[in-house]
Amino acid sequence: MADFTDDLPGEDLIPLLKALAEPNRLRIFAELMHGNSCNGKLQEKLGLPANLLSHHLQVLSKAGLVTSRRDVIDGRWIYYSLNQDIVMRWHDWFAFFLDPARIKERPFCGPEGNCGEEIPLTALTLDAR
Amino acid sequence: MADFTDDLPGEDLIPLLKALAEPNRLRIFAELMHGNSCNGKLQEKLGLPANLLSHHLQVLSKAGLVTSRRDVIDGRWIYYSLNQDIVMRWHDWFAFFLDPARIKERPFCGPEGNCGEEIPLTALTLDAR
DNA sequence: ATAGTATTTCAATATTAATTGAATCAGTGA
DNA sequence: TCACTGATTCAATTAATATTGAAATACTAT
Repeated sequence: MADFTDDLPGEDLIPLLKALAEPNRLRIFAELMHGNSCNGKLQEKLGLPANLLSHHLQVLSKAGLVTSRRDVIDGRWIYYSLNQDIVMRWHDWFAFFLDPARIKERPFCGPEGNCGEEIPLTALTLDAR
Repeated sequence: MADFTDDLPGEDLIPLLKALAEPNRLRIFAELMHGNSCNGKLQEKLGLPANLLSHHLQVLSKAGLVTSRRDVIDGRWIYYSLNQDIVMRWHDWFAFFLDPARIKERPFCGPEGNCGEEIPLTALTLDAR
């Protein structure tokens, strides 16, 4: 697995998250997890108009998640499938990024934690008495 | 780990994805992975105005990612931290949802795959000869 | 009470993105 | 060429969201 030493997410993270953060696109993605499909088939399965599907598929493609190719017999058909390498890459990245073990315990930054800029002596001395 | 037999994501998935799909909120989230913080501290760290931070923190809260509490000494300070249980839950869910091993190989749905509604006999017989 | 601080809420604007209908493109078959 | 099909592109509208400045809240300290 790649090492994710850097916290800052790469250039393509926001497009990916935005691609998935839309209900119809999430449904398309989930459908493509079940195998490749085409515009017409997605119209049946998801009940969306062709042009809207085309738009969402383009967003998913620009996010790198989806690849397309034409049918070799009848070039009118275009097949869409998930890019397995990219899915794997984000799978690994999310496993790192959302790892609860990475959540640090940091002393609270205000008076209570005694690490604000202005040290609240009064509160502390009052507490100490 | 929970079992994610159902493909369809729950009610709260879209809010979660939308919460993370915004650059400033993603930065806030990443910062909170380093430990709790408060509005003032986040202003320093991220260079965002207080009211904007307040808004984004509310979005993260409504997505269930962030919890808040007031300082017990000086109630003007409000501390924000990540909800570890929720982060864990999404960590596990993404591990399932983006698992490349789940991507199925499905025969192509058009003439090439011979699984369209109209069976392209001509193409197949031509191929068989 | 008064002033001051940390934060939120409100109202308005600006920006971005989803949806829709019509038109167009690309490919097939006669 | 012509008609037909699967799919995309375009232009316009609508809806959702980020951002901004001003006002308000909640709390503390004097």
